[in-house]
Amino acid sequence: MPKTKQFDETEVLRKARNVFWVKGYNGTSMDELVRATGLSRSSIYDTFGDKHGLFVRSIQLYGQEEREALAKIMQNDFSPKKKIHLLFKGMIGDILEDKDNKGCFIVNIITELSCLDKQVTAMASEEMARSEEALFQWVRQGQAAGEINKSHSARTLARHLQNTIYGLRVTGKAGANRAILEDIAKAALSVLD
Amino acid sequence: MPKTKQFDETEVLRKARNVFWVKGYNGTSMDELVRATGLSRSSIYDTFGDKHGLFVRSIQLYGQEEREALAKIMQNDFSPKKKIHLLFKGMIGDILEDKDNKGCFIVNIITELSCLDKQVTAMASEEMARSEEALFQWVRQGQAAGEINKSHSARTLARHLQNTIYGLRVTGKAGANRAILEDIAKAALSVLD
DNA sequence: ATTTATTTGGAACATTCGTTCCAATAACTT
DNA sequence: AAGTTATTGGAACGAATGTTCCAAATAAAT
Repeated sequence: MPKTKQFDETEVLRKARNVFWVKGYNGTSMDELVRATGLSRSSIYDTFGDKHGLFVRSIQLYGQEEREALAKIMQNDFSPKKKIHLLFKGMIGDILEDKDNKGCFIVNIITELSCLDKQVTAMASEEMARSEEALFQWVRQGQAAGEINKSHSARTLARHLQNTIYGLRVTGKAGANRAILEDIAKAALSVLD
Repeated sequence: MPKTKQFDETEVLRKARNVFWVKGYNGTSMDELVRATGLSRSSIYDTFGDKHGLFVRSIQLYGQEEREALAKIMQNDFSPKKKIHLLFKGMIGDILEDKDNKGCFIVNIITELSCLDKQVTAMASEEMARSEEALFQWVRQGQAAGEINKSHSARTLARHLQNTIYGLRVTGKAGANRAILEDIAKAALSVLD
């Protein structure tokens, strides 16, 4: 009987998330979100509650898509070490391709809101833990296969790699070029050899 | 003849900067700045122009104090490599001590505003370049003295160290404890051996 | 085609935002 | 001590903020 929703919720979330990603939470106004999503205020409020609710859903979408992307990399046939190298190469490519220089959504959230919004911070931290876990698994497998150095524990190396990724995200957002980013990755990854 | 300023400009800037540091630029209102600095709106506007001007001056103060702190470390008698280790140890201490979990002012600025404010981004980038230069000098000296590995260039290692510091700042702001931060530093610094 | 339930657009809301203004204040000079 | 001048506090401003509301529109079911 009722009129059905005229928009794809995921598509709207993707558009909203991109605005948040570029401008941050506090830097984004509802006016911009209305313009970016193409739907009206009432539809947004009816569907997502309020600005904060829309932000939370944006993060959830990001997490979901991130998990799917990771799963795709997981199931290729390269060795663990090669996977790590490909992850870094791909990330550097993403950083340089992104004309908006958005950086990492999670890093942006942590630096903007970790003092101000516990709920959102918890969501971001969970995402960080998840990706560290993937790195940890690869390092462990790589060490078992003998292609990754064992002078540091798998946990230590995973933390180091994760930390390097956050650094690259910041360095990249600060305007570093390909040569610099690859230089950093080279040095950081040499710990695995 | 005139009435003189009743406040210490540097002291006011320090208070304002701390608010910006905790809440970000867009997350900070003039009301909060009035409350935090203890002086009135007119005094702020008369002295610093507007909110953005106050922010710019806050960054300049940060840069100045950072430079002084760096100079102090520079002139101790430890070896270059030891200086680097001390820098990391000190930074981890700072991160854990800071009950506000402010993170790094420069990193916060880059992640919040690199898409939105070119002037501020340029100032932050300059600060980043300056600290990379200090690291570069230490690495070069350490390599010359034979205490730092030469399999990577001094520039590469400096970039890697700088990148690790940014990472630590983010990881720390995400709530990591001492064990994790020291683990990361240990792995990252092992590239120097 | 009519009914029904929900979405939708846009006007309107109170609040907060950054900023301006002015009268009152107070310090330095003579 | 008196005059001069910049500082100061607080009221006031328009614009922008996040949010609410309601009449009109619309798609599904009868």
